[in-house]
Amino acid sequence: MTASRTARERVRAELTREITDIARRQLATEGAGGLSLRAVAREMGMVSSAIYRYFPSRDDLLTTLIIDGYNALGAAVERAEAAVPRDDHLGRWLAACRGVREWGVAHPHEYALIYGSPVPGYQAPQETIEARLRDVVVLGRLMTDAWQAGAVRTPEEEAPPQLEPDIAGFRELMPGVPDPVIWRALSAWTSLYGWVNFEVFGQFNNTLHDRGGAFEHSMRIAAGTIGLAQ
Amino acid sequence: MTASRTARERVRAELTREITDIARRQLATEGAGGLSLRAVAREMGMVSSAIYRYFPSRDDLLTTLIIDGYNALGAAVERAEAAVPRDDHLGRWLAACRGVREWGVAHPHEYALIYGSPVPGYQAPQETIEARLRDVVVLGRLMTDAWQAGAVRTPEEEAPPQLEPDIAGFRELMPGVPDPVIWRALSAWTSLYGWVNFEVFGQFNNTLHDRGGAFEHSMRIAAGTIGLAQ
DNA sequence: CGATCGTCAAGAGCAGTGCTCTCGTTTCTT
DNA sequence: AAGAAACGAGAGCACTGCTCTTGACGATCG
Repeated sequence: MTASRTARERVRAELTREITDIARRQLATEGAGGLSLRAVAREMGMVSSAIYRYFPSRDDLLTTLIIDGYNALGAAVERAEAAVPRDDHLGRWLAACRGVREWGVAHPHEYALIYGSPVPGYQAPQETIEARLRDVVVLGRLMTDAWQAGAVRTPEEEAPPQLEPDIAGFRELMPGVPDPVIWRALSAWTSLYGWVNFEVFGQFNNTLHDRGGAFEHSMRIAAGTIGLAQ
Repeated sequence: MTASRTARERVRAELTREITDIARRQLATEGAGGLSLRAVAREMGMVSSAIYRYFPSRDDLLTTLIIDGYNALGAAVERAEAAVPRDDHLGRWLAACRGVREWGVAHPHEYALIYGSPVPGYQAPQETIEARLRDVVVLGRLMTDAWQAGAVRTPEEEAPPQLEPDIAGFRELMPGVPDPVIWRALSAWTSLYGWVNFEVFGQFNNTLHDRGGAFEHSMRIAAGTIGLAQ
């Protein structure tokens, strides 16, 4: 049940991979709306109905691309953050931010697919949750390290008590970090993705020019909001 | 050239308005991808080709909806912020934020149209720039007032000098406000829209529950980042 | 008042889409 | 070797945006 079966399954895996590769290329050039199963089939020299042997629907193919996108972004953030010395917490934060931004501007359509408006009737969430957490896991580890090292200023305000159960998920990602700090990290997080959304989706066109520099400064401000000592 | 001509032009304006109304309703239920000229025509009892007498293309109809969306959001923000006493600068900031969020969650598809991923090959920017500034104009006035009233703490860091020409557009919106403060306002701005993007696009599903409360707290943190005295 | 000219709705049609079904063929399993 | 499962090809359905032509209505000018 191994060699012979894998003979067929190997070509199946090969073709599946080829489909997703072509689809990703189409996505990168045309955008999500321009992704066409027939065009993919045409480029493969297949007939359109044959694609359905590998993906039951167009949305299913899109879901695969979404998961791939989350993983690619997560990997980029992990790689960027890992290149900084562990005790340079501000540097780790800035590197992670840069990782998000640079991946986003390099792959705008894929970024739009995962952080933009949900394209159809939004589908298949369950399989994506694991992949989608990779970037925020990086933030959690970084915050945990910084807090344990005493490198985080405790904010003046208190966490609203009625919101205590709401951030349980985030608390697991940063064990030991007090709630007010978690809230500030979350706020900085939205600032990061708000910026990248603005830039990738073209809201900064004809406005900001040195976007890399402006982003850097903005993320330093966000680090200050978190209370990260420089 | 007045009465008789307007007789025809009146029914034309009437039909144009009816088309956009139906299109907006379809947009609200189906999303941008599900907006179909043929469906609009069907609902009006017209034949599909007749629509093209009023809108030269589907993208053109979408552009109209985008401009309407910017204006609706801008009006909502203006209304929310205007209801707060002029000298309560923190309250004005929070009200403006609430205006953005509440309009976004109430009209998710329209919000996605204007702040989400650009749907086709992004089109017609020039006519939208005026309408799209209405919300940020509110922020600018609020910041100007707060600064003149001495209600803004001057940040410790300096503005990066090489970015000085980059925020010229924002400087016009807040005359007299020093650059470091402008940068912090911009950072809070991205935090606001980052949050609303996350919420409207479903990134907070199964995570945050009391989103209104969490949003409020996050925007208070953002106000602290700006340096708005409470 | 009557001719004219622009505006309009309707219809047919083109090229493209996602998706389904059927029909032989190939490949693997037993 | 026989049966079962997987596969590619093709035709076809319902839908889309968009174009072109045709005929009718209504406003304008001689």
